[in-house]
Amino acid sequence: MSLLPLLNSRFAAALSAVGAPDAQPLVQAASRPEFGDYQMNGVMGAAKALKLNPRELAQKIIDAVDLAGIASTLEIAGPGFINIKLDNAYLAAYVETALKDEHLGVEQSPAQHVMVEYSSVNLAKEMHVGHLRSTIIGDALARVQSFVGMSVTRQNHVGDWGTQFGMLVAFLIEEQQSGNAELALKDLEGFYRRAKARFDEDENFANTARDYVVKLQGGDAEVNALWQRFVEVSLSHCNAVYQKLNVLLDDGDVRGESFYNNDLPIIVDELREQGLLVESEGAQVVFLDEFKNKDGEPQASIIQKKDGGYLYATTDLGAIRFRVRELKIDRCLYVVDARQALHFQQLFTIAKKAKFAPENVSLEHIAFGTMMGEDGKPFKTRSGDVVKLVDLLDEAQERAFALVSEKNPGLDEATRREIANAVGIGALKYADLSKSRTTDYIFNWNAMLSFEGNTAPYLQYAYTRVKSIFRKVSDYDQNAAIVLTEPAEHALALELARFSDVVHAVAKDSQPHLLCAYLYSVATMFSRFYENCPVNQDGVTNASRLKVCDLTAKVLAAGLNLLGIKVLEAM
RNA sequence: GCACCCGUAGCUCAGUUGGAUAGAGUAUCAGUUUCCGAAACUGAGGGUCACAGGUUCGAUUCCUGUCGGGUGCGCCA
Repeated sequence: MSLLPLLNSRFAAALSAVGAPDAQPLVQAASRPEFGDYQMNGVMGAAKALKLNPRELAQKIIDAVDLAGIASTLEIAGPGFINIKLDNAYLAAYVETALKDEHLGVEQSPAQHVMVEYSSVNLAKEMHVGHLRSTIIGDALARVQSFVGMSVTRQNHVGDWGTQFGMLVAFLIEEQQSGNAELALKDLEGFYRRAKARFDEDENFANTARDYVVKLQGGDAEVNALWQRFVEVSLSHCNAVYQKLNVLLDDGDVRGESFYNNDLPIIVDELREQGLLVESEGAQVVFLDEFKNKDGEPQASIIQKKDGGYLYATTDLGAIRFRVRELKIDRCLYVVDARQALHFQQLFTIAKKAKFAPENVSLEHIAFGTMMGEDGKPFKTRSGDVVKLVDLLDEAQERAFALVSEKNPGLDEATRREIANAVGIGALKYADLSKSRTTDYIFNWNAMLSFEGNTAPYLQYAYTRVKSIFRKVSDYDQNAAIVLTEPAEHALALELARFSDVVHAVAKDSQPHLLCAYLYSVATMFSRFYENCPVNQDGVTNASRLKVCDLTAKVLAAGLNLLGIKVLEAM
């Protein structure tokens, strides 16, 4: 069992035994190392409820709690904290067990069907930096959910529908007629810009574009084929980015807005049948008392425009309905910019009221802040343009290549490229994932690639140091008992044993930065261990320590893999 | 106008359901290599947790107000 649930359950039993069955144990990792490994904070609250002296109650709990073989010391401190030091033999056994476990000790949850909606690009344009956070946060969360035993569906809810696609198809026809179509599609961004320019300046073209939207939605074969062609090209651009980013999304995860097109009239009907829909200023809307507009009146969510068209709220409702009824999801994580918070609050409220999703299905907006430039304003090029994502990734790899070449000029170029690609992308992703996602953060090339501090390169380096120990060892006794004696060994083993708790916290709260902080701590503990506890020296191998190293390498690799970051055998 | 997010060391950021003396990294300064990778490690200085009240054994955390920053609020997605 994971450490935290184990300690909490043992203390809960002890609290019951001393007459405080309703009190929470409130066990947490010790806030300071000198307090031990864990601390139990629940005594003060329980003592207050029972009108007892907290330190006396703490002593009773220590007498009652069954932590034989788990804790070596339990001490009362301050107003009534109980400080817990885990037994070295227990930690040694934990490491032993985790080493043999494919999940490295991470407890498996009862399988639920979890959907993670992320990336969700607009296929009309090329991916830009605005898509980075959703793509990498969502990917990490999907990996974490899988790792704790969930059945996971990744969903790339791409924008492949709406008025702009009529414009793009119309322009594609023009380009085909002049024989430039394939070439033009290679630069999707330019294609969009030129199509938009045509749309704005030429009334005839604009009318054609509008006409094509109608034909597209009406199922016209020729227009649909052109649309399909455009979507394929755009998705191939995305897939190239996903591969470079080491993100697991592929074509099988794509279910675009167009997929729900035929359901939209049904959504309107069902909302109307349930008495939720009202006509207002010609549009079909749902009024929600929970939300007020700027006049203090109930906020309207528009479901159908007065011209009969639908909006993205309608599509999102259709998606919820489909996911619940057809895909049987239990939980859906929407990894989307924080600026859409209100939209999701309204969406989820309507979905529950309309019974598109029952109460026990969890719909969660996993909001994130904006990536800022060093001036504290949204990240742009020097000239103020939006940065294409592929350009950002290329720059990360180029910068990493320059650094690797500086550090290791002796390596051949292909090797340096391979290292640089993993380091550059890893640094970029880690810099993002290691911040708490809800707030804006400032993007800084030097900080993320500095190879010092809480960065991906530091973690990747720590991994290569562990692996290099094994390269020095030809053979060792894999059945040797693990014996922990030094403080640095204890600290490292304790950190390794916390893996399960941390991964579960990330799965529950969708906060990848907790995993980053944890891995950084593992790497730090390993470095201290490495300085103080020789593993393989003067031809003598310490098999016990080597096994601790083995788990360290496995946890670092697994943890970084959950973040979508590659490890290297050498760098 | 209303709603949501935010304000913590020079800078970048943590701080888990309220817990002990508010922590990391970076930068600065000072150390460590006949020793498994120094892309490392050790140490030092650095704080009115925006401000003012309140709740309580205890508040960076919860509540109220003020100031400051960001975002959103009916026919785009």
